[in-house]
Amino acid sequence: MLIGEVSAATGIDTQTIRFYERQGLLPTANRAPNGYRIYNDTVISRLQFVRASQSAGLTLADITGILTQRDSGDAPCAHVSGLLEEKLADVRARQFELAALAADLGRLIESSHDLDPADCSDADICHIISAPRVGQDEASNARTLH
Amino acid sequence: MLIGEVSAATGIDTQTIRFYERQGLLPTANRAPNGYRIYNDTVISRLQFVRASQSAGLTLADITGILTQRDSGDAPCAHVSGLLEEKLADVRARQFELAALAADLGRLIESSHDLDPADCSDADICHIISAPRVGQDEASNARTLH
DNA sequence: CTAAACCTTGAAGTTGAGTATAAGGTCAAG
DNA sequence: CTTGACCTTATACTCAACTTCAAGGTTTAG
Repeated sequence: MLIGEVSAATGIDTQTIRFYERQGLLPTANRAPNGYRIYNDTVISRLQFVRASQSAGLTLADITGILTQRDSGDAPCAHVSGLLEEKLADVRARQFELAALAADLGRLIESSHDLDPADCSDADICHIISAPRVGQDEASNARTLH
Repeated sequence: MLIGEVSAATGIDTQTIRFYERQGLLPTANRAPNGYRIYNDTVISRLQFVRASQSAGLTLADITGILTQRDSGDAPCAHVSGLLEEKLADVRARQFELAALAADLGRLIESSHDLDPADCSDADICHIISAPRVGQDEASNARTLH
């Protein structure tokens, strides 16, 4: 199988497949006499594993770790469980942050309905954002939108 | 005021303040005869506005837009309201994605309790992630953790 | 005189996961 | 013999918001 066929079979761009090889997610490919990469179909399931792992929130570095362990003969199950628990904790933390941000935005938007643009002074730039608000929580810095 | 004092007053690194100037978030600073940047205290509230806007999820590009409008004499209120509505929509979309990801991770973790590492074959790399699961939703690709 | 604590500039590096560009070799069809 | 679809490599670029590095000038204290 040539790289284009692997690409067609997986939906992953040829450039990306070469990139994964450079990153160590795929073993160094065998070559035909003309220099073309030659694959057997184990590469398909490996690439599908990469995509499945990504959709579970794992990074390529995480996935490299799993694959390396598997390639060395170990079952990576315990390692994977740990990673998934970590990711779930990350997701929950991010959900918490986003909930707070959504609440902030909601308050800001609501206050914008009550404020008159004519009252917006030059010094505070925009009174929707910079007008002093009561009960503003200090932790709201450090929150960003991703 | 020198740049270090502005930094101390706002908690924003001097390098970052120079970076903001290059990005157009701060006007070109006046200079002392020795070349040092000299600030008056309007820069403090401007930097605080930047931080407040960031904590509302606005990007530096968004903030540059607001500041430019304000500097040209317009009240940016209508523009800001629009931005905040957009950001809230982004946050809600992200919350939705994260909820789906959290559910996926929960299912994966639960299945990992039921699976035996001894049953994990070489071919599927890790049966927690790659074992065929019923009712897997197609949209779960395209989700990433941020 | 020297050391420290400031300040200056420009350029490059960081992170993650690719994507794009350039310049070229290979192969089958017509 | 040429066109087009493949394949190869290396290098650079993308996004955002900084951070780090290198190499130097200025000021103040001892």
